[in-house]
Amino acid sequence: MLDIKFIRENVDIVKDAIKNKNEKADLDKILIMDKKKRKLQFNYDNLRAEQNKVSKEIPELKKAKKDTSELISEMGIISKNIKKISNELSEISSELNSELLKIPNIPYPDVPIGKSEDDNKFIKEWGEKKEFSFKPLDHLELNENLHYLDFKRAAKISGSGFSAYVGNGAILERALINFMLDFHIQKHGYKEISLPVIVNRKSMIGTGQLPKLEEDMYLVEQDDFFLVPTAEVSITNFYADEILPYTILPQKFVSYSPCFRREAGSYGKDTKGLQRIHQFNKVEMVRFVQPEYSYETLEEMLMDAEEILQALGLHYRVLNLSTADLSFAAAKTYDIEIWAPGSKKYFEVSSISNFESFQARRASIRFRDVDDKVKYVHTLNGSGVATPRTFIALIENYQNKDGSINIPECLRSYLKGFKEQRILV
RNA sequence: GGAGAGGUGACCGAGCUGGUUGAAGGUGCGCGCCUGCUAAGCGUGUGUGGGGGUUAAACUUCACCGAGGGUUCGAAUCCCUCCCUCUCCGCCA
Repeated sequence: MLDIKFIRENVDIVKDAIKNKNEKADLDKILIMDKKKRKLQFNYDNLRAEQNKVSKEIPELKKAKKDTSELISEMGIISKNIKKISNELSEISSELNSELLKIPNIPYPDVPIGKSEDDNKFIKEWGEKKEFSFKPLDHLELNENLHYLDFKRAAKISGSGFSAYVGNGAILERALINFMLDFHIQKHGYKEISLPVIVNRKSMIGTGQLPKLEEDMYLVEQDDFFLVPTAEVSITNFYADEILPYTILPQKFVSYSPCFRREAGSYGKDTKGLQRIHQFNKVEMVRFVQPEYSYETLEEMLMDAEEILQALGLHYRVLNLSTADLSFAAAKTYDIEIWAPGSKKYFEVSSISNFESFQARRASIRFRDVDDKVKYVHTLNGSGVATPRTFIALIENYQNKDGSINIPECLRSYLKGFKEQRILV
């Protein structure tokens, strides 16, 4: 959510943001409603002031044994008037509020303006595409030998777009999760946290998934609960409606959680195997920082995620998302894509974003600064990283001609129950 | 699912026979003083959000005692609905 004052004073900037992000918010309507609301507020305040004043006089007059019946009946009229205006006011307030929730965050100045994902800007890469002396297989072909995954039976249990990790596949995935968690905790100083993955509507609005993306979320209708599409929702709302002392900032949390996405409208697009599934596991980093540090924090978090991939020895590239790809709530986002030689393409495994005060405003996460002023924190989050596509790249990059795979050094200590495959030194 | 208790400021906690209570008292925190360290003591200050106003302040006004309605000239205080927390019982991992 943007500050209404900011919107009033920067109409063009907000309009550009709406246009460049392809949103539909009606800014002119909002400005009219805002004006109307303030006018009502003014009338309401004045009437209330009158009412408060007289209400204080009445007991004194009564004490002095004076007749108040006429005054009281006069106030009855004012009271009715106040009620009427108050109703109008709350109606327009909630209307205005729900419109404000549809205004996206403003892109940061160095975010490229674009029309499609092709306009994302290449920032850097690490490593290089691995060369093979044989034709590398993709993860599904490899799976015919490895039997790490079982999509048929997953579909039997739940439907299409669900996965099952079996035996060593399950062990390998768990190793990835544990490795990433420990890495962030020990090397980067994150605090681990484990939160509900079923959340209320308020939380989903707080981080900006709602109202825009309701169709993409799993809803538990009976209780109006949602399954989180990312741990970001739970972690960011951890501090909702609080005023934090500045001394506890910055806060760095890391959490592993399943993520649930309906992926409505994306059927048939990049859905092969583990590429796009309705439920997957992810290690997520979230930070709460003072505003002046949020952009250096973004760079730090990018490094945090990069180091995971470096440790895994996976070639990747980093993109600065253009306005076309930038999410509703983000001001700036880096995507990290890793190379999968069998599939012959890059897979997005991490999005690292600065939301500035956008989420903080929605979820009301504030802090008392050194100067004693109450301010909104800046929130950031990034995958560190998602497991399915990392799993794809891992087995495709480390495959041998005989269909077996090697295991990178950093995962070895996590693979005690893992037999039969070769270990890479 | 059944029974009960409760939700007040950064925190604890009064008020809840309706009207100087935006809210006592305490803790914490800020500032000043005092005490040669540590600790203690004394004084003083310390809510959030909106509107009006100002170059900015000052100033002024309204709202907010879980949320939303209602009663009333007037509600933290009375009534209704909902949400949440805690305790006990039941059920179950």
